[in-house]
Amino acid sequence: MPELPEVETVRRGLEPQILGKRFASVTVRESRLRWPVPADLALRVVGRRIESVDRRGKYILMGLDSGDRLLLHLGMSGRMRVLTEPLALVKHDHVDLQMQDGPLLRYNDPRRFGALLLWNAGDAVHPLLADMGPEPFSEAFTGDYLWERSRGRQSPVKTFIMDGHIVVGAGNIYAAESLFRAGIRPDRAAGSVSRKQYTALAGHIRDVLSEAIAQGGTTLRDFVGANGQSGYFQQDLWVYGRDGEPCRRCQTVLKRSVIGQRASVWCPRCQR
DNA sequence: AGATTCGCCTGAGAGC
DNA sequence: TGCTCTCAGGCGAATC
Repeated sequence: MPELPEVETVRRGLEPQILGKRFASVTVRESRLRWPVPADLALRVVGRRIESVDRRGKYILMGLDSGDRLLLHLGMSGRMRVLTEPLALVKHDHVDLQMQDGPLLRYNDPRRFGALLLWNAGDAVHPLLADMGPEPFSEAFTGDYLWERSRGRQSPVKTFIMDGHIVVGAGNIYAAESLFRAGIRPDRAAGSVSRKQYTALAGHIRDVLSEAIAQGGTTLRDFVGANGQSGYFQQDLWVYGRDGEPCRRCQTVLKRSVIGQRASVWCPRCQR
């Protein structure tokens, strides 16, 4: 499932291939994504040039010379393939974006949790992005920031850092891994975690994400090419998906519970 | 405002 | 073999 590192990997794969290109044609075979694909998508993008390819949280943003912004979210199961030669359609190939003198972008999304939206409001940011927390690699994201935002909060620290209004990019996998590295139990009340611990945690969130992005580079070709995916981060996981197995640090059996509707695994000895 | 729950989807895997 | 059930998960929206 695409988390921030994968989205960044996709963005980096897309950018060099589509920046400066114009859309030649658009085919929407299934418009029922998380929100309907705009009915006037083709009308608004064909002939337009892509001037920027950015990322905010898990959204990829393409700025067009018309002032429109194309928002792409991969949801849980979305993939954007970059095809330089024709490839037979497969199930769930919902949208094709053909570039002039460039590749075909083919969006496939079995679960249809993803989104493809247009936004044009000058400098105003899309409502979906407006209330987002800081990027984990930005200067605004610090231990002090987490500490301040968490005061008085009773909900679990794992839920807290997974809240996109607090910080973007800490999905279930990376939240679990950062909390392990920081030695913090995921079910601790967010408000009970010390400033010092949040400083460590903020660092670990950044580290985990940047390590994963570095690994994503290996997978870049798979995303960009005709193929789908291959495993990336599983090799370096300390706790995610390892419930019942021994902790890699202390051999204690890892525990599993549901926190904020999400499966969570942690080491009862290493995390307090 | 913060906390909690719901809903959208399909595919994989378990159980019968 | 084939059916049914459960779970997974991002995250906005609704509710408490």
